[in-house]
Amino acid sequence: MIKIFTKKVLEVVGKIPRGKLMTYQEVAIKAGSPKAYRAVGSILNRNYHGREKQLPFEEFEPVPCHRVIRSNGIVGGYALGQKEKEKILALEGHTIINHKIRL
DNA sequence: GGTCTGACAGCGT
DNA sequence: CACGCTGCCAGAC
Repeated sequence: MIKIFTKKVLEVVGKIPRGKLMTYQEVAIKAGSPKAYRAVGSILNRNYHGREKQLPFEEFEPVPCHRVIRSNGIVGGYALGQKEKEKILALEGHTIINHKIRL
Protein backbone atom coordinates (compact mmCIF):
# COMPACT_ATOMS: atom_id res chain seq x y z
CA MET A 1 0.00 0.00 0.00
CA ILE A 2 1.59 3.17 -1.16
CA LYS A 3 0.78 6.32 0.77
CA ILE A 4 0.08 9.58 -0.93
CA PHE A 5 3.11 11.15 0.63
CA THR A 6 5.35 8.45 -0.79
CA LYS A 7 3.79 8.81 -4.19
CA LYS A 8 4.18 12.56 -4.04
CA VAL A 9 7.81 12.24 -3.06
CA LEU A 10 8.58 9.94 -5.95
CA GLU A 11 6.69 12.21 -8.27
CA VAL A 12 8.47 15.34 -7.12
CA VAL A 13 11.88 13.74 -7.26
CA GLY A 14 11.08 12.31 -10.65
CA LYS A 15 10.24 15.78 -11.90
CA ILE A 16 13.60 17.23 -11.01
CA PRO A 17 15.12 18.22 -14.33
CA ARG A 18 18.62 17.22 -15.26
CA GLY A 19 21.21 19.57 -13.93
CA LYS A 20 19.00 20.76 -11.13
CA LEU A 21 19.17 19.82 -7.49
CA MET A 22 16.68 19.73 -4.67
CA THR A 23 17.09 19.28 -0.95
CA TYR A 24 15.34 16.62 1.08
CA GLN A 25 13.44 19.36 2.80
CA GLU A 26 12.22 20.91 -0.44
CA VAL A 27 11.01 17.54 -1.59
CA ALA A 28 9.21 17.02 1.70
CA ILE A 29 7.56 20.42 1.38
CA LYS A 30 6.38 19.73 -2.15
CA ALA A 31 5.17 16.36 -1.00
CA GLY A 32 2.96 18.06 1.55
CA SER A 33 4.81 17.46 4.80
CA PRO A 34 7.63 19.93 5.42
CA LYS A 35 8.80 18.05 8.46
CA ALA A 36 8.91 14.68 6.80
CA TYR A 37 12.31 15.21 5.22
CA ARG A 38 13.52 12.28 7.20
CA ALA A 39 10.92 10.02 5.74
CA VAL A 40 11.91 11.20 2.28
CA GLY A 41 15.37 9.74 2.62
CA SER A 42 13.91 6.57 4.01
CA ILE A 43 11.49 6.23 1.14
CA LEU A 44 14.08 6.81 -1.54
CA ASN A 45 16.47 4.42 0.14
CA ARG A 46 13.99 1.60 0.38
CA ASN A 47 12.70 2.38 -3.06
CA TYR A 48 16.11 1.77 -4.49
CA HIS A 49 16.64 -1.39 -2.53
CA GLY A 50 13.74 -2.99 -4.28
CA ARG A 51 15.13 -2.55 -7.77
CA GLU A 52 18.17 -3.66 -9.67
CA LYS A 53 21.33 -2.02 -8.56
CA GLN A 54 24.32 -0.81 -10.48
CA LEU A 55 22.34 0.33 -13.46
CA PRO A 56 23.47 3.16 -15.74
CA PHE A 57 21.66 6.20 -14.45
CA GLU A 58 21.10 7.59 -17.92
CA GLU A 59 19.27 4.50 -19.05
CA PHE A 60 17.56 3.66 -15.81
CA GLU A 61 16.58 6.28 -13.32
CA PRO A 62 12.85 6.45 -12.95
CA VAL A 63 13.43 8.31 -9.72
CA PRO A 64 16.64 10.33 -9.83
CA CYS A 65 17.36 10.12 -6.13
CA HIS A 66 20.88 11.37 -6.76
CA ARG A 67 19.53 14.87 -7.42
CA VAL A 68 18.35 15.14 -3.85
CA ILE A 69 20.92 16.61 -1.51
CA ARG A 70 21.11 17.93 2.02
CA SER A 71 19.90 21.40 2.94
CA ASN A 72 23.41 22.54 3.88
CA GLY A 73 24.76 21.73 0.45
CA ILE A 74 26.37 18.44 1.37
CA VAL A 75 25.73 15.69 -1.13
CA GLY A 76 24.36 13.35 1.50
CA GLY A 77 23.96 9.63 1.22
CA TYR A 78 23.05 7.29 -1.56
CA ALA A 79 21.95 3.68 -1.76
CA LEU A 80 24.80 2.90 -4.13
CA GLY A 81 27.29 4.93 -2.13
CA GLN A 82 28.13 8.56 -1.71
CA LYS A 83 30.96 8.30 -4.16
CA GLU A 84 28.66 7.07 -6.88
CA LYS A 85 26.27 9.89 -6.16
CA GLU A 86 28.98 12.49 -6.48
CA LYS A 87 30.10 10.92 -9.70
CA ILE A 88 26.63 11.17 -11.17
CA LEU A 89 26.19 14.74 -9.98
CA ALA A 90 29.48 15.61 -11.62
CA LEU A 91 28.16 14.16 -14.87
CA GLU A 92 25.11 16.34 -14.47
CA GLY A 93 27.41 19.30 -14.55
CA HIS A 94 27.88 20.08 -10.90
CA THR A 95 31.07 20.77 -9.06
CA ILE A 96 31.63 18.89 -5.85
CA ILE A 97 34.15 19.84 -3.23
CA ASN A 98 34.49 17.83 -0.05
CA HIS A 99 31.11 16.18 -0.52
CA LYS A 100 29.50 19.58 -0.97
CA ILE A 101 27.89 21.15 -3.99
CA ARG A 102 29.40 24.38 -5.11
CA LEU A 103 26.76 27.05 -5.31
C1' DG B 1 0.63 -4.64 15.70
C1' DG B 2 4.30 -2.41 18.54
C1' DT B 3 9.13 -0.96 18.23
C1' DC B 4 13.43 0.48 16.00
C1' DT B 5 15.86 2.63 12.34
C1' DG B 6 17.11 6.09 8.77
C1' DA B 7 19.99 8.86 2.24
C1' DC B 8 17.81 14.73 7.64
C1' DA B 9 17.27 19.49 9.90
C1' DG B 10 17.46 22.77 13.61
C1' DC B 11 18.73 24.43 17.97
C1' DG B 12 21.47 24.20 22.08
C1' DT B 13 25.84 23.56 24.53
C1' DC C 1 33.07 27.45 15.36
C1' DA C 2 32.48 22.19 16.14
C1' DC C 3 29.99 18.58 18.36
C1' DG C 4 25.78 16.61 20.35
C1' DC C 5 20.86 16.05 21.36
C1' DT C 6 16.06 16.18 19.99
C1' DG C 7 12.14 16.19 16.82
C1' DC C 8 9.46 14.20 12.99
C1' DC C 9 7.43 10.86 9.34
C1' DA C 10 7.09 6.78 6.89
C1' DG C 11 9.01 2.09 6.26
C1' DA C 12 11.00 -2.42 7.75
C1' DC C 13 11.47 -6.06 11.22
